[in-house]
Amino acid sequence: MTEPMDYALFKEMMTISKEELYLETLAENRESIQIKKEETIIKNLEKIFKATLKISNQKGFQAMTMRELSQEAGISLGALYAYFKSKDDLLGMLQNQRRAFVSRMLEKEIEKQTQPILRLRAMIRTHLFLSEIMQPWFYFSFMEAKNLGPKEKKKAIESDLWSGNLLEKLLIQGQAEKVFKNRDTSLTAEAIKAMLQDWYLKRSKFRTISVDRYFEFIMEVVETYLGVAATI
Amino acid sequence: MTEPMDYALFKEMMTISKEELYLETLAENRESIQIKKEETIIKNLEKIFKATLKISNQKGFQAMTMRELSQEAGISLGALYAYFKSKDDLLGMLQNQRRAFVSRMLEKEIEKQTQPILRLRAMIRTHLFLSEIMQPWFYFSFMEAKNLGPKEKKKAIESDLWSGNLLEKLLIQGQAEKVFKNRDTSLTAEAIKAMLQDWYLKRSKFRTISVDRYFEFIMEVVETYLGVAATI
DNA sequence: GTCTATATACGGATAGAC
DNA sequence: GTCTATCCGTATATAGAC
Repeated sequence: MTEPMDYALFKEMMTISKEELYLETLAENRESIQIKKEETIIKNLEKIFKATLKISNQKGFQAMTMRELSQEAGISLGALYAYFKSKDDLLGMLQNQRRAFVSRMLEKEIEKQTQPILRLRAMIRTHLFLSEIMQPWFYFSFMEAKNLGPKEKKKAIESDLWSGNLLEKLLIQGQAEKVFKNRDTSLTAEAIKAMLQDWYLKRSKFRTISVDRYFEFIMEVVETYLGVAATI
Repeated sequence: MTEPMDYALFKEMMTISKEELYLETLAENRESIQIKKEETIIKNLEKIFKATLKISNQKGFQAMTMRELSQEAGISLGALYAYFKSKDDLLGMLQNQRRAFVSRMLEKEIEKQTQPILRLRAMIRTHLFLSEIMQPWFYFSFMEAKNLGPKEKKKAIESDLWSGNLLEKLLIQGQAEKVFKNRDTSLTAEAIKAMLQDWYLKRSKFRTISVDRYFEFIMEVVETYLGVAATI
């Protein structure tokens, strides 16, 4: 039983870890948040982040006004500023929270496997499933990458490079062990990332396809190209 | 000699058709442009469009101020408004011009071929080469799609659907003629578009790869997946 | 045809009442 | 802890001189 994991199972696993998300954000920004009661903070931060993603994904983060955000989140303009110092600060908090969560999950899931093909599958599957659960953020993150301040932009690029290199390392490892056919690893890794990206960038186009099905499709393309016999 | 076309040749072919671009835009917007001398209009529209793409691709169209644009284009703020009625109007002119050009080129190149595999190659190659020549606009168009007004947005979606359906039709045709292996045509078309998109969205990552090489890579992935022997 | 100066509006952020 | 009212900067767009 090497691969019992489907999306339903993965999702269940994640909902448990979801609570820690806001506790971590709270701890990191405790001094800049003017509210005392932690329960209130978590409840409202969640509303604020959700509203930010909703509006920004419709019209862009820059175009979103604080007045719109206050209305959508159901918190007055003045009260919003008790949770963050500035609009850019809000962006930073959101990005830090989600990025940390994603890379932690990727690392954890890959470490469970040792064989190249299984590690590759774990990486692709985890990325895809995470992007399904957190689709609005993945979309947002891609679209707003160039609008970030210098510090945030640097972190975003590093994080992207990290996962890109990891993918390529898995391909190189597989070739070294003669499991994968010799192909340009850099281009192959980029093609995989392109297909993963497509899932969250064009979510509405995939209405009739399940994530599990899309995962199998990516693996079919990749394994055919790498000359690997299907593993299931 | 079924396929002599490489990027250098394609580029040369395009520079000829480039002049008509601005003549067409001029004709369509003649009444809203307050300048008389046509030579001046074309020269300045080109400067304005170029500057718009440059700034917008760094920080987003919304975030670009008219003052920045005037400085980058070397035209004063007041003078800019002699060429268009509003910032949104400028966006509309730019989008109409480029979109019309792209779909015309795609259609023209595909019509030259009749065999499924050659039509597929023509479509992929033309799209890729166009996105190389007009990379700033392809990037801009993708990133700003959601910021367009309702009319512009509708046109953008239609144009995207059109090329997506065309690609799928080619795949279906190839399967019907038993040239391509049976695969999910909708997902396969989407994967091809994802790889094409990656080229212009992540242009800086492909510094060391030529367009011609990337074209061969895409075809290699696609032809392997569709079970077609390489044609060259 | 192009410039500078300005009218007008709107957005981010804060003050202070409740 | 949350609200309303407001300050202040900056953006689009225009008016009118050259």
